[in-house]
Amino acid sequence: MHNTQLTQLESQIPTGQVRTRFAPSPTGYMHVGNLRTALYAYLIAKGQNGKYLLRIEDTDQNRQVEGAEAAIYKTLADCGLIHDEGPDIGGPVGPYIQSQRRDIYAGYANLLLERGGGYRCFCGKRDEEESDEKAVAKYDGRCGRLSQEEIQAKLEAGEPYVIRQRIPAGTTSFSDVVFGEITVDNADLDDGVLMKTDGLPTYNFANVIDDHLMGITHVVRGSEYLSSTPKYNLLYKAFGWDVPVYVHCAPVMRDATHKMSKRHGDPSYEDLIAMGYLTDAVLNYVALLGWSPGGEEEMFSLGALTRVFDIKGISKSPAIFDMDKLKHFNSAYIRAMEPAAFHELALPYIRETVKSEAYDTRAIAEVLQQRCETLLDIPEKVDFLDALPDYGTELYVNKKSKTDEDISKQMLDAAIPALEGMAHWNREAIHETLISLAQSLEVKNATLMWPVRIAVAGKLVTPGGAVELCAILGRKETLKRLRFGREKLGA
RNA sequence: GGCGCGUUGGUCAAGCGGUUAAGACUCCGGCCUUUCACGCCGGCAACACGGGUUCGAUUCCCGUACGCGUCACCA
Repeated sequence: MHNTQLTQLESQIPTGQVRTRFAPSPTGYMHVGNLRTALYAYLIAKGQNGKYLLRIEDTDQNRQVEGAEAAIYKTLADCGLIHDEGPDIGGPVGPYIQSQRRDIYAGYANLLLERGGGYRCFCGKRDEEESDEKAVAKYDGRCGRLSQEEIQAKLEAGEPYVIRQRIPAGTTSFSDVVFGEITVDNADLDDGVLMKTDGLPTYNFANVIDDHLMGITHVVRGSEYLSSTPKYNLLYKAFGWDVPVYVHCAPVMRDATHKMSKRHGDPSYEDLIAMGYLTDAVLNYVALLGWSPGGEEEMFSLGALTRVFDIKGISKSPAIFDMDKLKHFNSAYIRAMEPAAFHELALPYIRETVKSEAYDTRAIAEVLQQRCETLLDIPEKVDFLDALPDYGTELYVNKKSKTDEDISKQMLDAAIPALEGMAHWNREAIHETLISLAQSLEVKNATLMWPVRIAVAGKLVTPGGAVELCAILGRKETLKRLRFGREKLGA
């Protein structure tokens, strides 16, 4: 690409709006830290009516992972982090896949060479100097001192080369909105490779070119890029471009010393969904990992986040992912759902253990909604519906309800005929029947309810109380179980 | 090892020179109650360490420790 074409590209850069990007490389699936980076980028743009774009960074031909790109699209779409421009939908500054931008990078690499910001290096790939540990030697920059004649000779001899960045003397400062002012001595910077022998750029070059050409105003990325940011600034300077606002984010950790990683078995977004977590809950929790809204409210939908998100609230220090807190959000989100929506969501899980068609799954979902932390809690909670568990009579003994086996026997003796005589079998009627029965027997409600609940469920902990369970089970099954319990307790 | 960055209860976190150092999760009590859960009330628990600066430091500066990142033709 010639310089005139380059200026043509630059004339197309959108201005006057906030533009952010999420730029994953398709080397795996979305882990939580990635998701958070995408979220923040999205929020920064959307909070100011800006554009949020997706760019695929696939300049490393050797690390492509099958299906990774699809997983990225799916996760982002599920989360509602809809991009305004990207590989799939195009946009004014495409292509949005780096491997399709070869010519652009090559053009700028030549321009950089002309401007002296880079040089050809013929040294060949540096060996992994296995100096066991520490003390890694910087590239000594020898090719940067080659004469014009020497370069010409090597070129004519067809020697392969890469293009390295020429680091000038002095110091470089930059400002990051979360980390503040950072200044480094250029002597500590390496003449890094910008263009590889395969003709593709490294991240170090591509991100600068693309962020500029795509009009990115806020660069949101992980803090691992903090130490190479001075090099990017030098590149912007060499081209005479304005630097974007930097938003470096500290990592999401699995514990104090390790980042969340697939290798350690930490859950990805998809894993969390498979574990019965809700997208909204995950998003809400992830937003709060490393960012604080300032106030005391912490339940935020994506829309609410868009309104309240403020870069100033982003934390400098790493945050440890806490499954307990996620659970807290998840159960809160489950409880806040519309009953019909929860029913739809819960149905497949209910069906894992409840095969019988006899029960009203809406009624089951209704009692479950108030007491599950994740969707995976469901099957176990309703396992007693299809078949009464084999339980022992010791379950009838409960101090607080003032029940023992004898009393339970009396209670069931009284409850069976009372329930038998009911005209309409529904929750309200059952409730009324049992409450008034307890009154006439002059016992506290719990004394009657406990044995009934144990008899119909055969387990200590149940979703819903005696009344709800009887209503769900239906008259016939309820009475059958009650009589069975009565027999179990002896004559 | 050089350079950079970080460090408030077990976890997330507010704080931005003077506070009884918020709040949430977890945990522990209690209340409510038809089990559990929800809800409500209460409790345990923190400024890494050492020097400065200052009338006064969690807040500012320096150092130490610990941790993380980076020093790839990976991103």
